Amino acid sequence: MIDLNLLRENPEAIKASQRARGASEDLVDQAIEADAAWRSALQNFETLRAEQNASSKQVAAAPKEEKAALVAAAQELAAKVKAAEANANSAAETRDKILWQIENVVIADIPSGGEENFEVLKEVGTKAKFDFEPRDHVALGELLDIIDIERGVKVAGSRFYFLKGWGARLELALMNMALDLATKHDFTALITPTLVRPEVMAGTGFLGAHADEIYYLPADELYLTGTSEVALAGYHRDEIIDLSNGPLRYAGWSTCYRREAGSAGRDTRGILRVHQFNKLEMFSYVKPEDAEAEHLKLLALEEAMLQACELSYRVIDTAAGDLGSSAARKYDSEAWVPTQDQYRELTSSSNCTTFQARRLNVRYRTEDGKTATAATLNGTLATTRWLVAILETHQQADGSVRIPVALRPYLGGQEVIAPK
RNA sequence: GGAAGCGUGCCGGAGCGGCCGAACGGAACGGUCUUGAAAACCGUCGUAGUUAAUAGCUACCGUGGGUUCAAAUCCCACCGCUUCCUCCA
Repeated sequence: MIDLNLLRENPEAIKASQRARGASEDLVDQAIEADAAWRSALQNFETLRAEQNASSKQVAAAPKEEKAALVAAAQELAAKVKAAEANANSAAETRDKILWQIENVVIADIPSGGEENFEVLKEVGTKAKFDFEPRDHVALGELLDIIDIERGVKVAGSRFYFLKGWGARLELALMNMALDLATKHDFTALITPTLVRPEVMAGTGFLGAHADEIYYLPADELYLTGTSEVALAGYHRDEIIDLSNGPLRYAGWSTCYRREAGSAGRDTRGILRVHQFNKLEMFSYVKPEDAEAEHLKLLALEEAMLQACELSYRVIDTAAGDLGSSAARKYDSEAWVPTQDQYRELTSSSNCTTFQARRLNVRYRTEDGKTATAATLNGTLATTRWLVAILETHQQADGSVRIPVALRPYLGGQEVIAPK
């Protein structure tokens, strides 16, 4: 949720952000109006309630013979209070409904425009070149007997797969390497629930326009999370956390579930876009003034992982129109996928400023003892999808795949995955 | 799944329908004392909304409803916890 004070004091800033996103500016005016209406309804109610409280005290103090008359008067007042309260409540509801639709205020210097208007911040490494016809990850997975898509589909439907043998181990190796890196940088490992309550899912901002991306279990009123970010954001919900010793950092491991509604026909081949995968996610709670620096820290760790996997990649600053509703800025890093002749997203790191924390009511204590809304950030350190880039980049003419040096310790020293 | 009990502030723990935002104890913080510390003593010590206001007012005692002029206190539902039984690893 956006900051109410900002709405009252500088609605133009919010409008400018909505404009950059290609979202509704009108919502901002509606919110201001609804806020004013709520405030006046609230004051009306509070005045009446104060009267009622006073008259109740009179009743209590009055001598017996006067009580009946006082109670009669109080009864009338009680009815008024009830109506005024209902009024104030519905005004608050109206206001909140509008407020929750307004997306996070973007950081001023990010590119505006849509998906294609990103800015490339850097390109790192050299794109893999082959003196043979490179196989795509599906072919490699089959040849090496490490990815079994056919049986995944048989068991669970399209966009499901089995990782087998070295494929399974490679994924675990990747997760473990990521976890080691994160742990070294002050992130606490956390294995998270993958089912969450509606309040948590809504609080993280995932139930907006893209709600149909999410699996929902109506019988239990639970959502399956598409990223451990959801559980990690909910972890400190309704808490006043201690940031006096620096940020709280978590490395969350979980399986992730995505319906991929609306992407029918896209990336249907292989394990690039699937309904279920594993991910190691960094998540930081920081003071708002530290958020941008933390964002760069997350990005640096992501790059360290990509480099450890010996991948060629670029980093982009996502345009406003392509940001999730909670993000004020998003850096993606995309690895070169040789057989697709393009970069594909491997990590995504968002600075959600105070937007998410305000919805989830996560605060911290400032130096002068007051409470303030924390800022939250998240970023990917490894996912199943990385296997695509790793396999394709490090393949050799005979179909074997060289394992990046940094990953070998996690695979018992194995250097190559070769066809049987 | 069945039965009973319980859910109060950072923690423990009181609380007759009005005098309770809440006794008391501990922790924490500030101070006095001390060379320093401990002890002792004094004081402060929930969150949020509204408001120009750290004035006032309002709300919050698991959550949501209800009864009442008035509810932490009564009623209902739900959620959670504990114990016992059952069940199952």
